[in-house]
Amino acid sequence: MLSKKTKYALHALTYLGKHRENKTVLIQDIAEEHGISHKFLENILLELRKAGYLGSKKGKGGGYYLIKEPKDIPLSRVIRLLDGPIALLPCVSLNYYEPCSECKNEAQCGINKVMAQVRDETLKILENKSLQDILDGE
Amino acid sequence: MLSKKTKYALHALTYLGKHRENKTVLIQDIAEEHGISHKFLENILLELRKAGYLGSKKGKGGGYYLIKEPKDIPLSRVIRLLDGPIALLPCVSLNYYEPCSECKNEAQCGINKVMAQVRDETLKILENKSLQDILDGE
DNA sequence: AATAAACCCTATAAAATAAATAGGGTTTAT
DNA sequence: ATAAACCCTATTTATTTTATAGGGTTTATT
Repeated sequence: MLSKKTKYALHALTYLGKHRENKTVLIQDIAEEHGISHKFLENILLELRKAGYLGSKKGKGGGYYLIKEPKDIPLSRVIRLLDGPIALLPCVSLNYYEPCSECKNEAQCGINKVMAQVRDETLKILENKSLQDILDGE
Repeated sequence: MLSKKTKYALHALTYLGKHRENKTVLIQDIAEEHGISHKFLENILLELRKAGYLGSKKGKGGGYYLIKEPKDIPLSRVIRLLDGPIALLPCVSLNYYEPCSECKNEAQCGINKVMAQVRDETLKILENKSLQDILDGE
């Protein structure tokens, strides 16, 4: 399951995607819309900005706005950013690899091989769904 | 990511699958092979037995054994049993449904719709991979 | 120039979950 | 009779997630 962090990030991106005509959107507006803690959401938006999905404007009248096209924000990226690995095991993660302590020989581990296949197929799904698909469903 | 519980379960099933000629296998043997706590593994094997994948024999000379064909033990079942939902959000889980608190209207939530698609496609993958596939890779 | 409203940043606390341990009880081959 | 094995529930510990705290910095407006 996705963490609340990732879920909130998706809600925030969706909200920003739906309000692109506005120059900026306030954290407060998104937080109120979904009943999320202002401060918690603030941290999430900060991460999204650092990752290059959002821009922000400081000072009075400031706020956040999308700087990428919704079709260029795949779910895989958002999930990796907020939740970490998409792979089901650390030993098959492309971006967060770690060996499994209980595994004696990764090279001949059947679980490793199958999970690498699962990872590849799962990635195909998550790379092909973007914020645009979410917006299309609203 | 899968919990250690699920990972250990997969290792145990794999071990049992590789030793089907023996009548029974000791918890201890599996635990030692993978450096897992005996007691922790015991709980996991118990769950697998209750779920109908394993049989056991009490008393001296007892132990555990597979009672299903490896091809009839899909990853999806093992994961659901030990880890819970496969869906990325509670609001699209087939077996563990719960509404999302931050979602005002599930029926017109784009995240919900996309995640339901992701769930369907992910399930296809995990239902089509079984213990047999793991054994084939060893 | 002062002010208020907004984002920016780090650290800490609280809550929930996962992982492991404890301590016996029951069954059965020898 | 006994030892070796599974069976069961509860508790503790560790880790991760979630949330909060407390200010700092920037900038439009007055």
